[in-house]
This record gives sequence, structure tokens and C-alpha cells, in this order.
Amino acid sequence: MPELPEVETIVSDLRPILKGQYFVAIKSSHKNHVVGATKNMGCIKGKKVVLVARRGKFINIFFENDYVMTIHLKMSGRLIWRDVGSDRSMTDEGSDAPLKYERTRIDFEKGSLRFCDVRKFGRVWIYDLKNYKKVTGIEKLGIEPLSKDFDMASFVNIFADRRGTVKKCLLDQRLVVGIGNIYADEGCFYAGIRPDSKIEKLNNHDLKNLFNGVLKALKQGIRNRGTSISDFADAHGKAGRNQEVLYVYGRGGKPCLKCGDELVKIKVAQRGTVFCRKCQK
DNA sequence: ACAATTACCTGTATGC
DNA sequence: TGCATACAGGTAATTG
Repeated sequence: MPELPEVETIVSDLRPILKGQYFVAIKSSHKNHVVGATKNMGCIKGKKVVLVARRGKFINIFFENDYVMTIHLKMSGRLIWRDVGSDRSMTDEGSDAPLKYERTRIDFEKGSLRFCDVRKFGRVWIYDLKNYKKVTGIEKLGIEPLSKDFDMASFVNIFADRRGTVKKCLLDQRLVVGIGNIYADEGCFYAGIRPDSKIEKLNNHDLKNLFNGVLKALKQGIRNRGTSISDFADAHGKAGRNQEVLYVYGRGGKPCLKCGDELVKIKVAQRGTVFCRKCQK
């Protein structure tokens, strides 16, 4: 599932590829995949990419004329780059055949970005700088966990007056962006805190551990170029390695890698949640 | 105003 | 083997 480390991996792959390139066209076989395309595609035709950046789990491609293409991968989205004619050596036809589950293709001068999305939850928006944050929902997003503004004090401040389970708060993109089911569970394990414990019951020491645990999980995910449990691949179609170092996510019923106790799987905030009863309090 | 639930989708795993 | 059902989870929309 693309969360912050997965999106960061894709963006860092795409940045050197797309920067300086000219947009050609966008085509979609799924009617809901592209928002604002009919009206706004013409606005970026022939325009140059000046910046590729991540905001939470959103990918923003900025153009020279103050238009932005925003992409969200949601559950099963992949963005894979193919050079022009890259399939030519593979087929007699020489056509750039669609990849599996390719829903939308974004053509640039040197190649195309293939938006593959089994479940069709993903979206592409094309809007101008003034409107894109409102249309996409980016304006509601909270703090970036990798920014220098995100320190112990801001973390405590953000979570101090919250209620409900720790996991629900971690998943809330209005507070801190980028954390999804994988890194919420892993962060809680590192912190030694049960994901179903009440946030209002945590003392400053617990919050500090949670802060460190979440950061550690996210940074490790980035270092390992994402978690490839089901769908995730980088912009070249290659899997990440972070699934090899997970302590709890996807390991319900298996022994805890720290103490050997059987990991428990429950539902918290409507999400499958795995933790260790001995290591997490 | 806020929290909980449902909708959006389809592939995979499980149960009978 | 085949069919039905559950499950996976990011976010918006809907309901309570």
C-alpha cells in the first residue's frame, strides 16, 4: 500500500526523469481516473515540468505555467515510467503495449508514465496553483513528518488534545501526513505502545517513544525503498525491500521477533492491526 | 461539530 | 472443482 515511504520512493525516481520534459497528452480508459482533464489538459500541453514533489501521499508535478498535475495512488496504484518505444525490442508490432491494469497513460516527449491501478481508487487532477489544493484535499493535510518543523514539541502539541485510539490519530492525515496501516503498526511496535490504547492516557514519555517509533518506521521504509507486500513497485517497476524487516504488519499469529510471543491481530479504526501483547503496553 | 460507517473497486484467500 | 464470502486499506461522502 503506498504510504509516505512508497510515494517518496516513486517521487525520487520520477524527479530526474520528468524535470525539464514537455507534457504531451493524457489518456484514460477509466472515466473516474482523471479529474479536470477535459478542461485543463490543454493548459499544460507543451508545457515544461519544473518540479516534482511529494505532499503527504500525494504526488505533485508542477509545470512552468503554474499548473499542477496531482496524483494519488490510493490502495493499489502504481506509476511506472517507460521510455518511448521501450517495448519495440520485445514485440514485432513496436507498439507500447499497456501494462497490466494500466488505466491512465501520461505522455511526455521522451516516454510515458503508466498509471496502473487494479482497484481504480487512484486519481489524477489537473488544476492551477490557485485551486489544486482545494480540489485535491491537499489543503487539509497536516504536518510533514520529515520536515524540520516536526519535532518532539510539535508532536506532543498535535496529539495533546486528541481523543481516541493511538492508531486512529496516527492515520489521521489532518494531523500528521503519510502514515498508513503499515507504518502505524510498525511505529507502535517500535514505541512499545499498543495501537488500541487511548491517546489521552499517554504521558510525555509515551508520546516521545511514539514520535521516535513512527519516525524510525518511516525512515527505514524510505531507506528500503518501500514495502512491497502486494502491489507496490517503484517507478521502474522494481519491488522495495522493507517487507523483509517488518516486525508486526502482516504477521498476525506468528511469533514476535523480539520476545517470541504470538502476535495478536485485532481491528482498530476499521483496520487490521497487529501487535505484541508483551512488547507493547 | 464530530465520530462512526459506507462507498469506491477487484484480486486473492478461505470455507463449504 | 466451483461457488460464495471475507478481506485487503486510503480517503471522500454519508449517516448517526
